[in-house]
Amino acid sequence: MQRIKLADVARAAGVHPGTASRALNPQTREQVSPATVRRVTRAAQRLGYVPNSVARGLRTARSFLIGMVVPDVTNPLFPPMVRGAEKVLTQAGYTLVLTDTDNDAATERRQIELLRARGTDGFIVATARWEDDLLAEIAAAGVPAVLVNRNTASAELPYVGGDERTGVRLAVDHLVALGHRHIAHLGGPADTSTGRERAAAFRQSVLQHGLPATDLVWACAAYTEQAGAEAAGHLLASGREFTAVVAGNDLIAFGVLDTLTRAGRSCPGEVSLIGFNDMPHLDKLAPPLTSVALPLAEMGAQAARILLARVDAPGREPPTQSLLGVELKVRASTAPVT
Amino acid sequence: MQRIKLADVARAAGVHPGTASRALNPQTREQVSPATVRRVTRAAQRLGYVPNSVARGLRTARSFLIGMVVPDVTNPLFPPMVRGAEKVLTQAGYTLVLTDTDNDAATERRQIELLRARGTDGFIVATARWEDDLLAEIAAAGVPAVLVNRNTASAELPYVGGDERTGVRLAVDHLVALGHRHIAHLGGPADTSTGRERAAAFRQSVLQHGLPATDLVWACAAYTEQAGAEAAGHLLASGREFTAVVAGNDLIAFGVLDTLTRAGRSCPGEVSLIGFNDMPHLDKLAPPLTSVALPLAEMGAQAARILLARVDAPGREPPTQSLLGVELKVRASTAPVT
DNA sequence: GTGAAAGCGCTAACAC
DNA sequence: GTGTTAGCGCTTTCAC
Repeated sequence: MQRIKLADVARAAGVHPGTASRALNPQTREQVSPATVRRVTRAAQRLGYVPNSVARGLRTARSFLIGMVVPDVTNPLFPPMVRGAEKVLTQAGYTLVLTDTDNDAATERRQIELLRARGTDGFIVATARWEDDLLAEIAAAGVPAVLVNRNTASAELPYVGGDERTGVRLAVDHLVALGHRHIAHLGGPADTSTGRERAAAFRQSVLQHGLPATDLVWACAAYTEQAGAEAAGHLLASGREFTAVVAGNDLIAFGVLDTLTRAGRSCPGEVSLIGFNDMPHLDKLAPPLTSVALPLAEMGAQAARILLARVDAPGREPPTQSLLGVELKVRASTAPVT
Repeated sequence: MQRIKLADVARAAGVHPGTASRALNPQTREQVSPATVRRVTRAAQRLGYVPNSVARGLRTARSFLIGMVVPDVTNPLFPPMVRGAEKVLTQAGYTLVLTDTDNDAATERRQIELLRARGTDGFIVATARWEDDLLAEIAAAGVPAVLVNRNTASAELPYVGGDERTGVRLAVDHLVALGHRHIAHLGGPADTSTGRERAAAFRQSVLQHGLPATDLVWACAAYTEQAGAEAAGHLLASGREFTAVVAGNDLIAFGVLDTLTRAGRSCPGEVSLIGFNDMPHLDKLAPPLTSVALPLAEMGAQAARILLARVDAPGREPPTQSLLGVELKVRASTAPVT
C-alpha cells in the first residue's frame, strides 16, 4: 500500500500526471473530458491509488490536519465532543490530532505551537479560559480556530456551546416547582465561561422567581469532585439554610453529595441536587442524579463544520456564536421539599 | 509564522541550505564545524525558524505521526490508554492521531489506510479481533504496530495488556472465599482476546477450586450493557442455580444488574457481581461494583514505547507480549453467600 | 482538453 | 566541512 503514486495511475490511464491530478480532484475535474476522467478514475480504483497527502500538503501548504485541544479526554465530557468533531473532519478528508493539556497554560501553548509547526490547518479548542492570552494571539494571528464548550470574554473566535442559561433556568424552575426556596449554586471556576455563565444565569433565574437567595453562590476552584466537596463544606460551615443545590457540573455534584452524606444530610430527602453535563450512567447512582444534558457530540460536529468553513475560505467574517439546545434529565436526586 | 524557511536561515548564516540542515539536525550535527553550528543555530533562533515537517516528511518518508485506533473513546476504558500513549509520544516528538472505528471492520480498514496514506509512522491498535485479517496484513507488510488491550490469535504483533488470567482468578478466589459455589461468567465476545482469555481463565479458576460449574459460562454478543442484560436473561431462563456472576466488563455488569433487579434478584443480597476494568465512579453506584482494575494508562504508555522502538529501529525482532499487573477492587456488590 | 515544466521546503548522496 | 545536485509526490501555471 501507499506504493502506487499518481504517476503510476497516469501511466496506466495513458495520460500525463498533470491530467490525472486534475481528473482526480473534484475541484478541477471539469477541466478534463468526461472520458478521460473515467479512464483515470478507473485506473486509480484498479491500482488502489491513495493520494499522498504529505506531498499534496507540501504543494498546497495544507496538512489536512486539525488539532483538537481538550483539558483531559479522561473527563467524560470530552469524548463525545471529540467523536462529533472526528466524524465531520474525517468525512471532509481531514485527520484529527488530539491533545490534552490538563488545563495547564504552558502545556496548552507548547502543544499548540507544536501543532502549528506541523502545519495543522486549524484548531478546535475546548480549553478556553475567560481571559486567554494564547487564544487572543491565535485570533490576532488569524489562525483558524473554533472554541467549543468554553468561550472567552472577548468572543473574538467562533464559539459553539450549550445553552447554559436555559439549562440553569430549567434546573431552577424544576426546583422551584418542587417547592424549594433556598437554592444554592456551587458553580464552576470563574476563569471559565461555563462557570461564569451558569452562575450569572443562576442569579437571574432565582431573582425571576422572587427568591432572595443570591448569596448562596460559590465558585468552586475546579470542575472536580474534590473542589465540589470543599465548596459544599464551606456552604455547610456558613450555616445558611438551603434545601437544594445546583452544581456546576456532575463531578462537582459528586463532591457535594459526598460532603452532604458525611454531614448526615440525605439526598434527596433533605437536599435536592442537580448536576450539569449528564455524564453517562448517572441513572445508576444512589441516588440517580438529575442533570442538564448538553448535546456534546453535536457541539463537536458543529465546531468542526465552522472550522472547516474557515479553513476553506479564510475570510474574516465575524465569529459566529452558536448555542445548542439543552435538556434537563430529571432523576431521583431532586424531590419535593419537605 | 511558519514563514521562515531553511533557506532564509542559511542565507542569514551565510551558508548553504544543505549545511544549515545538517547543523540543525542533531543526527548530522557532527558533520559540521562547531562554529558553523553556532552561527546557524543563532540565525534560526533569531529568525524564529520552525522546520516545516511536511516538507521534511516528504523527503524522509517520516511523518512523526502515530495513529491510535480505538473502538470508541466514549468508552471510559480507552481515554486513560490514549493519555498514557499521548504522554510518551509527545515527549518523543511524535503526534498522536486518534481514530474511532466502532468495532466496524470496514471502518477500521478505511481509517488505517487513510492514515497510512498520510505517512503515519506507526499504529497503536486497541481494536484487535481474535482473527484479524487487517492486522495480519499489517504485520505481513511490516507496518510498525503494537496492540493494546486486545490481542490476536496469531500473536504476530507486539502486545501490551493486563494480566487477565490473574484478574479473573482474583475475582473467583474472592467469591469462593465468600462462600460462593455456583458462579457464572457472562463474558465478552469470543472474537476478542479479552473475552476468550477471561472465559478460559474463569473455567480454569473454577476447576482449581473444585467447583463443577463449568456450564455457567456465556459469551455476550458485545461489551455492552444491552448484551449483558440479554445474557443475564438467558442465564435466568436456563433455570440454573447461581449466587454470583463474574461479568466480562463493567458495562456487561451493568446490564446484568439491571436484568437481575428486574427479575427481583437483589445484589448483593441474592447475587454477588464483579465487573472488569474498574470504570470511574463505580464506588458511587447502587450497589458499588466490585471490579478488576487494569493499569490502562501504563498499558498505553508501554505500547507507545514499544512502538517507538520499532519505528526507530525497524528490525524484525519477535513481538514482545507484555502483561501488566491488575488489581481487584472489592466493593459492596460482592457479599458472603447466604 | 491535455502536456510540459516548474517548483512546494527539505534532506541525502555525491563532489570538492 | 561544506557546496552541489537531485529529487520526495503532488499541483498548477503556462503553452499548445
